[in-house]
Amino acid sequence: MTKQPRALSIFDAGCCTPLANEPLTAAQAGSLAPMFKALGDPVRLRLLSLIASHSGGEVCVCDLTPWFALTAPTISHHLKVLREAGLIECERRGTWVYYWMRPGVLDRLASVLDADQLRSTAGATG
Amino acid sequence: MTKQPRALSIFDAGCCTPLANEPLTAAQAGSLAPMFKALGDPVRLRLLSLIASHSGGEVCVCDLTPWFALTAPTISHHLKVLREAGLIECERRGTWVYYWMRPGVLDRLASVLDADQLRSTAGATG
DNA sequence: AGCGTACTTAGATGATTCTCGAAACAAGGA
DNA sequence: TCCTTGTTTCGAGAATCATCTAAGTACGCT
Repeated sequence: MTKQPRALSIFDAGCCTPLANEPLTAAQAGSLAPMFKALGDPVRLRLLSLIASHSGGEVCVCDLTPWFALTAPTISHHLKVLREAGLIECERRGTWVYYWMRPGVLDRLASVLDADQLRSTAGATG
Repeated sequence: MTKQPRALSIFDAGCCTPLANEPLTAAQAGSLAPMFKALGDPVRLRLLSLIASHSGGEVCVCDLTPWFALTAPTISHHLKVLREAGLIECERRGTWVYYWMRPGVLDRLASVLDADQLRSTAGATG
């Protein structure tokens, strides 16, 4: 459960090259694309937002399901996609399963999109 | 050609709510997801990067194709997906068609992912 | 042990997607 | 006008995806 099946980690392949700075290599694109793909569904985007914005940092699946007109297996499926993309993690505690954001991933994804985003970096892009 | 078929514009539905600040509405998610979906393919991610990082701001399709082991129709298809997602724009000038980034879109997408990204905004996320 | 609730896995189905080859369209040159 | 080059559209096939129902696993309670 807590196990990350095959997280195509953003941390693996020298990520974080701002898209607009220099062309992504095929490897970098191959590493990043699955994450954006995971974000490319309205349900998953909302799930992620519900998890990320939840005070306390973690959410029970039972607090997620009521927001959608979808069956539990479908929600579970989407959570699995997000998990396998390396965006979230989960753990079972007693009866319930809790999900939380994998720290830093959104920041890094954001930094790939926006060259000027890194506050510690000098100006970029001509 | 220059025409944007039905750009599900990020500008339309009150976007830019940082994911982690408050839960996205279904409408917001529905507006954002197609863009992330467009980014969710390695080929498109590289295409976008090639366009965004190109000095001069615009690229001829003929400069894009050689980077991939794909046929011209396939590249054209991916460019169309990016175009319909509202990420890029294009124009034909004589024999060639040029593509460029739609300004501001990447910044906004980045700001959705990273709550702390907006430099003009106070701290976020509790 | 037996039951009920929470969540995931398995299997199926219809819709999308990625890719190609063939053909069409656009522009320039002989 | 015909030919060549650059790019998109069309049509098809294989793969992937979102969703469901049914069944399985995990845990707590009595």
